[in-house]
Amino acid sequence: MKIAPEELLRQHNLSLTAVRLALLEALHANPHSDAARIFDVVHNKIAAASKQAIYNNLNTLVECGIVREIKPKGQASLYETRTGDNHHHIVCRSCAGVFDTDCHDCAPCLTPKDSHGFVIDEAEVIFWGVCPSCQNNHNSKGKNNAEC
Amino acid sequence: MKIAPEELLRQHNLSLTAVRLALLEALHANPHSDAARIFDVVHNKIAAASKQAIYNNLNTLVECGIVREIKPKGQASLYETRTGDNHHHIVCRSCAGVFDTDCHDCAPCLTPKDSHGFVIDEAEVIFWGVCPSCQNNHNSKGKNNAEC
DNA sequence: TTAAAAATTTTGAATCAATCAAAATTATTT
DNA sequence: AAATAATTTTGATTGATTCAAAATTTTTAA
Repeated sequence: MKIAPEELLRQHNLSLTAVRLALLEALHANPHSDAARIFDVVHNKIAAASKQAIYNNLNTLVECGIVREIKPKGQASLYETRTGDNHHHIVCRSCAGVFDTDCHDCAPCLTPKDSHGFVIDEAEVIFWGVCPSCQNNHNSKGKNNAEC
Repeated sequence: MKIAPEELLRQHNLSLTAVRLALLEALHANPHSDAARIFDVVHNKIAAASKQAIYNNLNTLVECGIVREIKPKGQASLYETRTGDNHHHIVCRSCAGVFDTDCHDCAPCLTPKDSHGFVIDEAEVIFWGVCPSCQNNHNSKGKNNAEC
């Protein structure tokens, strides 16, 4: 987020409310958080803050493009303030940790083999794998292969 | 799905139950369905079928790799029987329709700019855009730009 | 500066998607 | 055919999210 949150909100004709500003600050400090985590952080700062306001604001801010939503399998929706650069994500299959990785190109950075007549505007990429921490845990504890 | 469902289940040491077979058939006929839709189709065939069994089976079949789960934003989890070929998806921002598109390569077909020490095994790609139907609807009804 | 209007928050309820767990039933193995 | 294991059914519950009315806050206009 390169400009002040207040200015960003003004540019989108959104009121500068305490909850909204606290949410943006919380999300800037804790990227890839879900609504419950954001609520916890905001609630520590504003005791009267409600979960409903968090959901309302997340929906509004995503709609405006101020906040980005991602939805990895196995997790609730996650949010981040890093927007506009078409970056991608890496998610650990073991600990569910989420990390950013820059994109090579502008959106859409890829084209489908068959676009089915779609006008494509974005290629959302999630890389799945195992993070260094979980690789170390896995090796030191021996393999726990799920039989299937 | 190139081999018979019965054989596939046997290969994975799974019982051949009526609900399970009906689910696979329903999903083969209706790819990219959510659990509710799958339940509707199965329920038409087996009146006593329960939603719990649908969820249990989906979880089991996804874990075995017989069924694939995708989770586009704004929708519940969707499922499909087309597995093992690392294909990608195109989702319409307007009608939420989901379509397959072949992958250029084997998994992982892409590499992140910075892998953060991860061992990457898959690049999940969702192309977002507007489908031909919704493009036509949009144009004939005039633009409804959301101010934001 | 004050009042009005609009936006947002709070509050409590509800819905949706999915899970939990015990009992019953079905499929497989012996 | 009986025993065992897997699965389904049933009803309850949880987590994630939405709904809606009333209250409060922010912005705008006078």
